[in-house]
Amino acid sequence: MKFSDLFREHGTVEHYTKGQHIFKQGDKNENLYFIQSGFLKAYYLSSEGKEQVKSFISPNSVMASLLSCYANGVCSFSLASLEPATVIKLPFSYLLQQSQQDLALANQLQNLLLELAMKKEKREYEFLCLPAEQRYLQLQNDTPELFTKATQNDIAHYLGITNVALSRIKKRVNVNNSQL
Amino acid sequence: MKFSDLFREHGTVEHYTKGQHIFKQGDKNENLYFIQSGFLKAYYLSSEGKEQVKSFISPNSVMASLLSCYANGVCSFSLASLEPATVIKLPFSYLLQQSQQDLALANQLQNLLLELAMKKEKREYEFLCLPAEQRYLQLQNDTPELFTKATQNDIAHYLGITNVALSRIKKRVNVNNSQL
DNA sequence: CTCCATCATTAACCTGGGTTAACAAAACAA
DNA sequence: TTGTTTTGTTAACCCAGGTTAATGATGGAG
Repeated sequence: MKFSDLFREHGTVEHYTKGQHIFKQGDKNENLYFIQSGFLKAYYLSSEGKEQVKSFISPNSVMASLLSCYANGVCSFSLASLEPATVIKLPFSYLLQQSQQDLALANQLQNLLLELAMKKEKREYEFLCLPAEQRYLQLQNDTPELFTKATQNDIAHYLGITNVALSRIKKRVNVNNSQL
Repeated sequence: MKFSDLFREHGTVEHYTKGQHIFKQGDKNENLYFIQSGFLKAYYLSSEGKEQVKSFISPNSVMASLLSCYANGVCSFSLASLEPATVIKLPFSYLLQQSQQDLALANQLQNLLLELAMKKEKREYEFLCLPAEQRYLQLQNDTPELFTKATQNDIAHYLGITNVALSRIKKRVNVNNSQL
């Protein structure tokens, strides 16, 4: 059994409009989502109403709240659509249950988790070791297409700064570049 | 087959003295380490010689460089012993290979990776959403024993700040507490 | 085209944390 | 005990980024 088969045979297709939520912080949502098309934003909302962006999600990747799926908690973040999106929903427990009987599936899930862990380690490294300006440059380098899809406000909050600070950084960077 | 059996039957026991390195940034090291006793520090070293602490590792947990083990790269951080330590070393490839034939083992590895992913997500959240002072308070709350084992310098660099800043935070926190 | 909303830029002011350096306090070895 | 090294505190100064708010720019909706 393959991952994609599982989604095809046991998943539910869902459509979301721009701005619509797939789940919200505090919800119980135990599904894994495969993104077929669209562009999503996962974000935290503080009690003072400030938003910080956990990640952007592109087509052909999967997304879920591990806390809700696996650790018996509620979603610690919200997942919203930034453009019309089509996703396939699959109960995480069903995947886990199948992977306990299917070696190929278990190994595929393993790979997915290893990739996830490495991605998160990279982000940890960037927050720990790089100043905001370098995080910005690295993001430009790694995912330039992001800058055409997300607003500067969302990108700033992904970098852990405000839109005002990002505007300043862009200015600094441009001045330096034109001075070369 | 269980995880612990694999380490017992196919692992190599190693002893490290205080200050000794298990591997260094830039090394190729494709092993998974199970910590039996001791206390380790994983850290990044910048080109200017500044250190940032990725994590502290306690007994009964496992540690590895995923980049080196799984992504065919070199270690992006160093792993050193903060006190005399005993670890069991196991080639990661051997674990992967075994897990491709052993469903129970694959599922155990899955759980380990899910726990890791959640831990990293928590740290991502803290860097993204909490100021240094709150990260400090949360750390005190989550792992108070850390403050008896690690120096303030290492703790500061784990929090992403300098020892000077941590000293100031401690002072602020104490003043506020005694004012209650 | 005009109105309104969203998004980006800029300025003024403030604050937390970095840097450097001096000093104090432990920890340890000789 | 005494000298040496490591660790923690404090002060002075600087700067990146936060906050607030005003101003521009862009972009549908009607």
